[in-house]
Amino acid sequence: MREFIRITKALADEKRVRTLLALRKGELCVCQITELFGLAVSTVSKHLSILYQAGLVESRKEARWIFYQLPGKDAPAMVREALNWIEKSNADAPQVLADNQQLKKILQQDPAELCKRQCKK
Amino acid sequence: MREFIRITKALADEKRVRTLLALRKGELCVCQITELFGLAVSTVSKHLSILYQAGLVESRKEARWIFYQLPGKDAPAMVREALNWIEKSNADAPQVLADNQQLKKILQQDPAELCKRQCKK
DNA sequence: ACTATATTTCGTCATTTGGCGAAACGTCAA
DNA sequence: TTGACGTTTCGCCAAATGACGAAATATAGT
Repeated sequence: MREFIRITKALADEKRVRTLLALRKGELCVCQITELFGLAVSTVSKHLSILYQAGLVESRKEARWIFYQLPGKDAPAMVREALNWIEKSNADAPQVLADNQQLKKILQQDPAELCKRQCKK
Repeated sequence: MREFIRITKALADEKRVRTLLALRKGELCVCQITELFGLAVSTVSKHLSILYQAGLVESRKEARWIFYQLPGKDAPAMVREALNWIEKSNADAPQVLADNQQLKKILQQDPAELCKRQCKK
């Protein structure tokens, strides 16, 4: 139950839900998500921490970057079903489509360049 | 999307999730739920209002009472799937089993008597 | 009409939450 | 080892949230 509530609390924020939907396109680093939403880096980091503690994302370290991604098939049923529900309920929401467009542009850029710009702000 | 977030916010509270699970046993009035959780009547009323606005419960008026119940088959897919997810994820949680026990005792009592006691507090 | 009663609304309070920037941390490249 | 850089942690603030009791609302019975 406590675990379930941790998940629902993680989902009770628009930015976090949009992050999960964005991650369908593949793993992203903090800076890329920051660019997508126009939030402060520290804010995005905290959002990801909340998603992580709920088991809704996994992370992979590569050099200086930490890439976040959706959990694999081995994730608990509770998590898998939550992600399915999110997907089904929002796949064609205007906001999500707009995010996908924006994300396409972000993915075309060199991650290193992108992050450098973010950190200067 | 806004509708979806309204649902996730409604689910991001333990009492509200437990309320939905309790309603599987059939419709309940505010006083019965108040008795179940030991909260103030006004608090329970607000919780129910939040669930109602998210479309997660329906209500039926009978005399002085308002009975809340889970939505029927005609509910939006988003809502039905949310309720299925809650059910699957929590059906055998200790807290839920305990609530079911307590609920059994509450349902055996005369609703009028129960409510009278609640209102005196 | 008056009273009792079931629920909602209002005002208040303490806690949590989402946001930010600055500082700390860890890792790579000179 | 020094500096650059990506991320996290910390401290702070404003807004939202969950809780309560009191007042307001609506309905049934006398």
